[in-house]
Amino acid sequence: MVEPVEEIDDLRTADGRVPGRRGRATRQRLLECTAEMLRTGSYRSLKVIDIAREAGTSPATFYQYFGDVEDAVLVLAQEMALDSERLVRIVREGRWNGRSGLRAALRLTDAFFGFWDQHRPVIRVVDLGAEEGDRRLRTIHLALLYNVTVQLAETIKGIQADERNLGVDPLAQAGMLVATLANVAAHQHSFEAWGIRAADVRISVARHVFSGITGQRPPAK
Amino acid sequence: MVEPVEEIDDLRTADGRVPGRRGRATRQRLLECTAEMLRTGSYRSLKVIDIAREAGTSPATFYQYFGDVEDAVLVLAQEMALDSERLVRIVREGRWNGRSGLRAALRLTDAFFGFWDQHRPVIRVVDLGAEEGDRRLRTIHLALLYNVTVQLAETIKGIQADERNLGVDPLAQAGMLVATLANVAAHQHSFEAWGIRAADVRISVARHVFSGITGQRPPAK
DNA sequence: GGCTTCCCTGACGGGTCGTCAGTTGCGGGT
DNA sequence: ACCCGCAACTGACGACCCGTCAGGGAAGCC
Repeated sequence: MVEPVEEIDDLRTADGRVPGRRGRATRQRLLECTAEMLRTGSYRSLKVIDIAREAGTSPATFYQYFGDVEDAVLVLAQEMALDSERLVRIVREGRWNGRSGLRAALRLTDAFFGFWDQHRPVIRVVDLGAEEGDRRLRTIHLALLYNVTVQLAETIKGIQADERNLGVDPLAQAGMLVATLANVAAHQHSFEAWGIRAADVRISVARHVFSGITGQRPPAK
Repeated sequence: MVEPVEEIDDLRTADGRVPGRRGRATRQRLLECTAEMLRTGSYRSLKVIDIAREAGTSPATFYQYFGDVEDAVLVLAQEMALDSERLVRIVREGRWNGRSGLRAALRLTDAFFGFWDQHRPVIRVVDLGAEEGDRRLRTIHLALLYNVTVQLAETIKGIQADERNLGVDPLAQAGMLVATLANVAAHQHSFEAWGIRAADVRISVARHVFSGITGQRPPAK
């Protein structure tokens, strides 16, 4: 748990008030509408006036709770980042040696696929923003996969001590594996457009993860 | 070579003219400025008025050559996609067995890193647009890595016949390897922010690519 | 110079942005 | 029941960008 995503327990409106129940509800509704519009429309064309209309309120209200559209998206991104903890848990609790290792790899692969399916619209905006140099989004982008990478590196280190030296830096190895998981999860659809079946990719990735962690060739099945 | 990126040899301006030398030069300047602003600023805040100012012309001129900002970006994306041929060449011309295989994997890894370094701003917009469902960008996104994936699958198939059955679908395997290469190339910077040295990642990826293609554990060094 | 073709732009109606000052709604006190 | 005070919302406004004309310059040709 490094780089904690900045907590914002004491909400303040634009004019310094502490919002009450009604205010927080409105804010929440605006967030949900933002997420919804991000799911159905393009980030570039996301306007505060649209969000406000969708939420049945006026643009001025939006500005009470968020400085701009990016701010609202940032909050969504923070919420998503918290959820990434579940990926860490799967790595930590998995048994990675022998045949059960391949099962653990499959579980991890599935978890990545699920996480991406759930958060895809927000993730892609975080990716873009991080690449573009937005400091806040970059922090989130970092936190998003850092913990699972570190946990994976720990696991690799343990296995290395047990069995054999892989001749690579565990953290780099973990980083690469996470990069694979993330990108494959992100691009399932491209794969299917290429005529590659999801099930096949899933196997390839899991085997890859398995041997990346253990240094062994995966079991036949 | 599938899904050829739509060629646009006969340029037309908004009012149906075929642009002459001066016109094409202006158009080109607008494209370059678009690329530049994409490099230095955010996609979301990219306005035609900024591009026009940067190019020393008026917004109305921009609209003579492009329907909107997305159109201009699309052209940049098409140009980039053409350049991806060089990745295919490296796969096709590499010798993938034995020790020279690892060298080929390193060359391929480096080529991906280089390609991303060069085209990063455009790639990230293509990624976003493709995810968001923009048909034109999705086509480019597809074409971008499809050819190298197919070539890689061919290579894998050849090696499988020679040596052993890997128990995976070659195309899925190739897709995963390309996903790894692409995502690692995209996120070098994240890695360095995590304290992972680029050189270490490079090795991890190349070894991974090697064993993904050959089904063998990589040579010690 | 005069003409044609190509190229560019000023200006405009329409829309969003972000910010006020001011209105409405809501709960608590008496 | 009434009022009060604050929380919550909004209409309206100047600023700016959008996308589109009709009209004015520049380049080439005779």
